[in-house]
Amino acid sequence: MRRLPAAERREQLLDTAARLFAERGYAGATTAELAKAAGVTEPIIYRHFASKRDLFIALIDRTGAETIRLWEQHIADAKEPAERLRRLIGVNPMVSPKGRGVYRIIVQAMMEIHDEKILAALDRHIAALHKFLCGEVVRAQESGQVSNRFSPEITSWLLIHLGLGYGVLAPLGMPGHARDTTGMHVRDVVEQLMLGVK
Amino acid sequence: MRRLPAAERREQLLDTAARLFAERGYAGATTAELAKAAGVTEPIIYRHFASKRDLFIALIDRTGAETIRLWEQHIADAKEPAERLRRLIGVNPMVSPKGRGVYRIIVQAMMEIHDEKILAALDRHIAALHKFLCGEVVRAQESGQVSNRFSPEITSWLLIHLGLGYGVLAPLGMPGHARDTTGMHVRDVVEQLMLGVK
DNA sequence: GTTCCGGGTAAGTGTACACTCACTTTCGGC
DNA sequence: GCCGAAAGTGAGTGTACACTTACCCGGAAC
Repeated sequence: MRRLPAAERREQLLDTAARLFAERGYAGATTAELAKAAGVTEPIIYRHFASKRDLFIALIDRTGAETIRLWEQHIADAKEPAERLRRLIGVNPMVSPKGRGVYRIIVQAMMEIHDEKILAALDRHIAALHKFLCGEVVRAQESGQVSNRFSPEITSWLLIHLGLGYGVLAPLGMPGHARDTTGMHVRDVVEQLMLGVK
Repeated sequence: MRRLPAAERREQLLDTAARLFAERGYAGATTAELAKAAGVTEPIIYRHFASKRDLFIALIDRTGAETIRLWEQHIADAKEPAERLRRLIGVNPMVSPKGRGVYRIIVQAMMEIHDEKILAALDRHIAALHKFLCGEVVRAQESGQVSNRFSPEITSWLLIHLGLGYGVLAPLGMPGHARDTTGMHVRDVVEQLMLGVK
């Protein structure tokens, strides 16, 4: 077996666990499967994490932080506030093909909130996400380029609901999901509503 | 033990299972707990359902149908199309305090889509829900009383995403969720957007 | 080459789970 | 009251699961 230094192995365990937890959820992904996916045996998981639950919570924290980081990265070099907001909506990692596979861990975790530590981890993430989005909406509204019809807070809740709702439904793979017969996508609608008439 | 006729017992099993599955999810609610909640022992579950999975799927079907029926009921006697749409948004059983506790079964089921029968049941529900909402949006738009800026299909997807997103997040119980400091609620925003300027 | 630290495995453990089976009890019809 | 059908129980089963333990081994430093 190819050995890895502890930090590398821990990261690899998180990476492989991310995929399995996203697809199967917390209970559905067994420690045997998690170990196999990482190419190790089960005791190695416990070398790095006190329990399966701790691994899951570490992943919630990591995924939450990574989602916001990705989002910030995608909008970083937009010149105009309106463009920046357009990108905020258009490349949302909660729902983008690239990001939502991993973000589903957060969605799966939403089903485990009877566990107080998981609930706490989710609270942290949603609070950080709401704060981030608020900051962006404030910025855009203050520039005068986009509608300030609704407050940044309420707008951010809307964006979060839309992101979560889309993320819940997209994996069903329903034909025509989130589109209409003209090819318009909900993203376009959200963009128009957010950038709306002042 | 007080005996119930088969049809009554089946209904009672579905009722009690609804609460447990909504709270704990499919894997989290054990057959022992389901039986206890119904005041019977485990073999009785198997008298009425071939498996735990079949019970769960029966609940998805029932919950989906009931949600739409409740929705229809709430809007049935609205006089004006605009009022009807306002009610459609305002008393959405996906998110209302009364309905969302049970609707969480649908949300929980969204996490079990690796099971093809559960996936199929969800497909049926979402397709029916989308169809129902489209019908209502068409009706409202044709009356000329509400905006037809966006198609009924795309509008319905938006409403579904918002409902699911809210339903996922509400059980976290975060202070200030879905509101802003003025007390405005996302429901008000959705209403204004849907009834928007023509 | 040797030693030692830390990464890794094979085998196992006790408990929980979905489900079954043999038997009991209830209740309505006669 | 008796009988039979159907509803119900107690005890159990085999398997899966999260986690542990004793031991092994790779690789870097000397």
